Order: sequence, then C-alpha cells, then structure tokens
Amino acid sequence: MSQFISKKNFEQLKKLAYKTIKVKKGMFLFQEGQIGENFFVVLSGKFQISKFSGDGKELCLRLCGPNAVIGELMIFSDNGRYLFNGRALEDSEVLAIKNEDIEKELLANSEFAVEFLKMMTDHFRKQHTKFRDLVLYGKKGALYSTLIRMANSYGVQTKDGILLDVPVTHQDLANFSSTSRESVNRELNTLKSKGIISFKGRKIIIHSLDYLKKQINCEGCPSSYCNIE
Amino acid sequence: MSQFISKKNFEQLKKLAYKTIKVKKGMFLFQEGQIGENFFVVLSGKFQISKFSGDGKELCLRLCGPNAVIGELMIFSDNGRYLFNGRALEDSEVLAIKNEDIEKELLANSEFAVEFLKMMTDHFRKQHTKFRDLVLYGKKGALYSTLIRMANSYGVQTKDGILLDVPVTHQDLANFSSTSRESVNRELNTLKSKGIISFKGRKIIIHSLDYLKKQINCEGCPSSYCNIE
DNA sequence: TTGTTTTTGTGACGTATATCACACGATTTT
DNA sequence: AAAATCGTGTGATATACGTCACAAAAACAA
Repeated sequence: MSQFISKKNFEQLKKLAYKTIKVKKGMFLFQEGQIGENFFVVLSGKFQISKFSGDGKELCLRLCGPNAVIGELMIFSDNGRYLFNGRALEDSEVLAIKNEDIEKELLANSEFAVEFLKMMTDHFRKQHTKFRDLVLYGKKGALYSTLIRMANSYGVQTKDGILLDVPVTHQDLANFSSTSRESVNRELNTLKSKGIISFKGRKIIIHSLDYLKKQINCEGCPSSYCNIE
Repeated sequence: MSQFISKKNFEQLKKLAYKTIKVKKGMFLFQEGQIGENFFVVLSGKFQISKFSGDGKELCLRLCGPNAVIGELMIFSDNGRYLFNGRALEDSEVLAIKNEDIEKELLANSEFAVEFLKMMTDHFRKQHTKFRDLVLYGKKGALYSTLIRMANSYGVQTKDGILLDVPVTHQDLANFSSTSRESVNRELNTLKSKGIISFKGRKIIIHSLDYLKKQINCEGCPSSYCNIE
C-alpha cells in the first residue's frame, strides 16, 4: 500500500496515530461486522485479511506486512463497520489511526489529501481486480491469480524461475482461491506436469508466469496492483 | 447514488459538467480498458454497468437510471482506465464531468469534498457487497442477491407481496448472477414451488424477502446499499 | 390473421469441483 | 526413538451447474 504514497505523506499519516497496538499471533485485530472507526498501519509482523462465507469457510484476500495500511479506507462513512477480518499470522504491532483524524487532515492539507485519495482509489482498484479474478475466471483463475500475486509480492528471481519465498500450504492457497485443498493439489500437479511450475521442498517455483497471466487476461496489469498485499 | 449526496452538492456536481452526451439505445458510453477521465451523471434513460468475462459472457453489476453517477470514481488516479462497460438500455442522455474538475473542486470546497468522498466510499461499499454475494454465496446467492436488490430498487409493495416492476428476462437475471438462463429458470421455479415468489405475467412477485435475505446473511444491510443502482 | 421472434420450460448429458476416505511422508513433540 | 501431528497425494463418489436440444407459450410484426 505504501508504494502509493510518498515518504513524506506516509510519515504524515503515521503522525496521526493515537496509539500502537500489539497483536498476538492468531488474534483478530478487527472482525467483519464490528463497528470500528480506526484503521491501522502495520509496523511489524504479518496480517491476513479475510471474509467468512456462509458455510464457515474463510476467503483470504490479502497478506499484509510492515507499512501496509489495513482496516478500512471508509472515510466519511456513517456506518463504520469492518467489511473484513484482520488476523495476525505472527506476533505483530500496528499503529491505530482514527478515521476522523484522517478526515480532518484531508480537509486541512491538500497535498496530503491528493496522495491519500490516490492511495484510496488505487486500493479500491486492487481489491476490484482480486474480486474480478474470483468471479470472472472461476476457481482456476482464482488460483492462478493468487500465484501471480504471490510472485509479485514474495517472488525471488532465481536462475530456475521465480521462487515463492513464503511458507504457504495448499490449504492456504485454497483459502485465497475459494476452492478446496484437494483441487489446489490437483491443479498444482497438472501445472507441474506441464512444466509451468515445480516444487523446491514445500515452496513453489514458477517457470512461466506468462502462462498463468495469459489464462486470466492479466496482461497489462502492473505489479503494484497485482499483488497480495 | 444520488441519495448519498445532498441536493445542493449534487447541483454543484452537475455544474462541473462540461458537456452533455446523447447515447442511443444499445451503444456503449464507455468500455472496460478504455482510457477515459470522465465520469457521468445520468439525466435520462437507463444504463447497464457490466464486465465481460474471459469466455465472452457479460456479468452485469448495476442498472442505472436518472441521477445515477456512472463511469468511475477513480479520482487522482494516474492510470485512468474504465473497469466496466456502460451501455445504454434506452436512448439516454448524460452529463460528462472531467475527473480533474472534480479534483479541483474537492480541494477548493471542503463541504463538497466531505459529501463527495462519502458518496465515493459508500459506492465502494456497495460494490463490495455485490462481489461478496457473488463470491461467497455462489450462483444461488448471486441470484438471491439480484432479486433482493431489484426489490429494493424497483419493488412495489402490493397486498400480495413485492412486485418487481421492471421488465427483466431470465437471461437478464442470469447475467446479473454469473449463471445460465436455464439455471435461473430452474431456481425461480423451485422458489415458486416453495411459495417464496410467484409470477404475475412476466414479472416476479416476492412473498418472502426475508427467506432470500436469510440465505445470504443479508440481515442488517440498509436498502440504500443493497440495491441494483 | 398469420407468421416470426422472443421468452420460458424441461429433459438428457457432460464437466468441474466438492467431499470423503485413506495412505504416506515429513515434521514436531514427548 | 516412538508417537503424534501436519501437509500432501490420490481414488471413488456425489453434486452442482453448464450446455445442448427442442417444445411450448407469449409477444410482436406484417
């Protein structure tokens, strides 16, 4: 998120914080439906942003490390309920900022306003692309989208391909793709047999990101949008 | 859309328009992927907002009549490409407003800014709920969601139930629900056999909106979000 | 009116994918 | 080292849903 905002204004944003919160691994910083008028800047640790579906499954949407802005960007909104869950995957620490303090700053500081609003629209656009992949390209598209995003966020270029240097299980990938563990397993193995990916221990190496992108018409999209953060 | 903004500021918004555009029935006012830095206020007629999926099918998201704001609310964004298609369902007329003129006004007029940003966040939230229904509750959920939204937008309370007083075919409902005409037909007929809905000519009467809402956990959501506009 | 087009209804069938069951290896705990 | 837990792999089966084919009904046009 912070790539969308200049260092100066990001510091300005952090100055608006009124407290820091420590969140233990596994705990929720916020949950969907809760009333809450804060949002948060991650200082350390890692958060998973998700929604629960009717039958109790968890759809994961983002994986957020330091400098990510989480919570909601629902400024000037009356009905301030969180749309998502934010759970710490590790012991973490965040800055909490009140919506109303952002609102005041927006009206007072137009340079900040421009960058903040830009961040907001870019965030929305990012979220939009994720839902698009889920809705318009089905389960397989959602998995491919997840792999591409993880490559953009955690990919390490090696001579062999792009190593997804993050510990994820097939179940995790399933949660990001609204599908089942078994289906992920099968699809990964067919991708492997096609030579698109391979495994190094438990981690995935992507040999042809292009193949994955082509399947979901993800041609032009810059990696600043197309990531998992 | 306009319910989120006061009459005064809505008039202010319209004053920023630099031209009016007539759009013939069936024509696109804008298409996804196109570069475009305008957005539009519908003066007359009706527009359908949609996206095309990989295999050429059309996912419909909104149905917009007079006073709706369409195009994008992507202010301060560099890469101004439309995310959606906007097609006229009838001969229509719109006001065109340049993003940059909104941006200037936002920075100059803080009363306008507050209301406009509120409209923006509410719009995001609305869009979010639509995608949520599509992703988290499957085909059936998407159909139920579409029926509920149409009830909130076009429903007429009669002694018999809520009449959806808008001409829609099963194919239209399928397009709004990312499913097939045949599936819509079957699902509508099972809803009918359960007494949830019935037909009056080609139109649908909903006898138990609650049943539909319960299926997709749509309890608290105010009809200002949960509509098709 | 008659013919044409659009919309709806329904059976048959195929595919995608969820689910269940269980095995196996790897890793962690005791 | 043994036991327990966790992640992965894979077949069998069930289900949801799309597609195809075609018929009937309704709406519209000539």
